[in-house]
Amino acid sequence: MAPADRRAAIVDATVAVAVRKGLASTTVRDVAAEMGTSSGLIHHYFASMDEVLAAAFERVAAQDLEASSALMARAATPVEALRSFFATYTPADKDWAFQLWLDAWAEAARRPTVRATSRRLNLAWQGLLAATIRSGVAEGSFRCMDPDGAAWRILSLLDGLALQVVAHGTTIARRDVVAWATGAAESELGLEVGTLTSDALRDS
Amino acid sequence: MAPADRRAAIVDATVAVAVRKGLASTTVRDVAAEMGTSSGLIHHYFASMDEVLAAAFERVAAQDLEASSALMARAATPVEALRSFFATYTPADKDWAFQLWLDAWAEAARRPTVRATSRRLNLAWQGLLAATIRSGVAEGSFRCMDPDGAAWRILSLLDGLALQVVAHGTTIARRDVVAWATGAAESELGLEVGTLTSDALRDS
DNA sequence: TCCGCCGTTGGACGTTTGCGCAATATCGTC
DNA sequence: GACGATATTGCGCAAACGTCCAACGGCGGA
Repeated sequence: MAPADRRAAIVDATVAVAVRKGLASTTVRDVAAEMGTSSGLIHHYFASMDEVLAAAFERVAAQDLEASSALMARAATPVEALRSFFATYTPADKDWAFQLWLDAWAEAARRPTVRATSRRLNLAWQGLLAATIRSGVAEGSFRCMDPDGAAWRILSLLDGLALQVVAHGTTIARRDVVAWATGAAESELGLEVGTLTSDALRDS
Repeated sequence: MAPADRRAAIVDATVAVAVRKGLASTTVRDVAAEMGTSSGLIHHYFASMDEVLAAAFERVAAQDLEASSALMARAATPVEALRSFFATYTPADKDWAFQLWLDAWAEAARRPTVRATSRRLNLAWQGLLAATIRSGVAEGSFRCMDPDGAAWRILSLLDGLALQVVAHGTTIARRDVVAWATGAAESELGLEVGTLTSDALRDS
């Protein structure tokens, strides 16, 4: 198998195991067994298990980020872009992806590579949101004095709320997560209540 | 040593180690070394290491909750109570306690005991905050139509922001976490900007 | 004074971990 | 068809883990 393909296969297998067992308790042998190969092979492509886990997390998270980013770039207006953002970020059927975020945040303290990856992707999400806010401010549809801070606040509120849903199940109703986050965004950006509530979100 | 005291001593030692190394990588031998006793002793009081870790997490979280609760109960007004809340919740010198929360949230999906404990304590924090808001509304100093929702939003924003600080180090400035959270609370409760900013917080 | 309970010891046992290494299989190239 | 590079194997290693257990020791009751 070609080196690039093999690397991808290892990362894929790691994702599959991590979703099932958690990032923290995913071992070299688990990944090897998932691929049906030997454990030594993993170390032939990655210097340490830390790197493998970081790559697996990155694969999932970066893919989501790119999907949201592409969708938002296609939006006609900043308001539309924000609607897309909330529609894709909401943890509807991909709780497992958010669970990987929880794993990564917890594991960040112990695994340097995971921390670096998690940090970089979190910053990228915030940057994406901040850029959208800035363009909305420039265009005149948003009113916001601190786009960077607003982006962090919206993102963190969303993370904190989604966390409750994914970790605890039903402490918060699922629809409230995105409804509250959009409400906060409307307040942050000086928008009318309901502006950011798209039809797609109303159904969820 | 009396059985009850010994149990408490084990939990204390476990907390001390977990603060240093994280809950997930706290071992029986670590705890024994911390106490200056043998490792076999731990298993004489706890059936498994899982129980020890669960007890340690519960102790830390419940202790923090109780401390905040007591401090807030002593406050003269709901505004004062909220100031106390932010002053104690802010992850200033106790990042380690928040790291325990990160561990718990990540582990909640896969360990029922952890999930139950984490869920119960999160609900208790929300209840404490919601009760304060309700009393402020009744007293006329707050304006809020949805105390329960507001409590979740304030708490989740705080969690989401603190998460960035603890997991990633410096993605967000430490002082912004509590400043932004108090700002959100002021907005939620119809308070003047700066009302909730106590002197203690200004220094941090 | 002796006995027996029980807190406590300290190490053995089996498993699992990440990692490294020599041997082997495989495949493109001359 | 032989060769060399390299993908892959399979196991070994040392360390660390949770758990268990036989033995020790001090203290209170008979």
